[in-house]
Amino acid sequence: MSAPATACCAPIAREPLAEAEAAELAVLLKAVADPVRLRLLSMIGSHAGGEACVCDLTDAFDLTAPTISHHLKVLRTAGLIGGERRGTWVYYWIVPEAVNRLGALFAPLAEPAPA
Amino acid sequence: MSAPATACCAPIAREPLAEAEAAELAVLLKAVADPVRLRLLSMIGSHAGGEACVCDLTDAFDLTAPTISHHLKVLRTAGLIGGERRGTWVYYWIVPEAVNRLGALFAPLAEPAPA
DNA sequence: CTCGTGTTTCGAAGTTTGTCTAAGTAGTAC
DNA sequence: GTACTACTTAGACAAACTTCGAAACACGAG
Repeated sequence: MSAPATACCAPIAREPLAEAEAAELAVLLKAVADPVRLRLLSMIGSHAGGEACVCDLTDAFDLTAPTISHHLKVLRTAGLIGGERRGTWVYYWIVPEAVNRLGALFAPLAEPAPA
Repeated sequence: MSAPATACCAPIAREPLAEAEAAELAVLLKAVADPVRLRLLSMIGSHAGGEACVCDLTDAFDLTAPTISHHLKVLRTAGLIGGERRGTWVYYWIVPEAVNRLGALFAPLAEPAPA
């Protein structure tokens, strides 16, 4: 296939990324570049009310609670999720700004003109 | 700000990711979760004609040629870029499909209604 | 206060990743 | 053919990451 000029849309493919910005984005990307964290993020975001209790998340994996806690900490440190203790349980929610920043990196600026 | 329901748009925050799909996406994400590879991808995509010679890329980093070659291989194995030898030089180009897939993961489905 | 449950922190394997040096392959020029 | 340039592969090593078990911390119930 030739398909020459479709790569011109995503911001990452429009101008070279500065070294500092690349390093900053890499931290964010590294946080989601893990199957467990990707699913955690997805489960938190899709949970009713936009919040999920750690107890719900732990049950969905074959991993120990400390491991889940570690992954949640990575996501929170990266700024992708926020968390708060409310009584007995700890609840986490997604930080839309951070997710949108990743989307803006790769998303085509113009939609591909659907039917 | 309370801003409760802004996280409902990105596909990743709409329904839980299946385990297999998460693993597949993690491979793609891990490929871009590195400052060097992020910049390589950006430099290739923004290069005139959509193609970049390895010689151009190598000069932009303080890394040895084998290291750059290694990163390019990771990107190509992940399907994010394609490459071809043409005479003396090797040229690389972006595979828009793969980049768009990442964008679709995080991008809000509806635009945030700008001013 | 003491107990039980939920969550995080600490310390320690085993594995993966990023980088290098050295050597190998592909092509041009003479 | 030989010499030179461009790029990749192979092997090795340090750093970082994932995971675990054990212990510590936080909170509500009795």
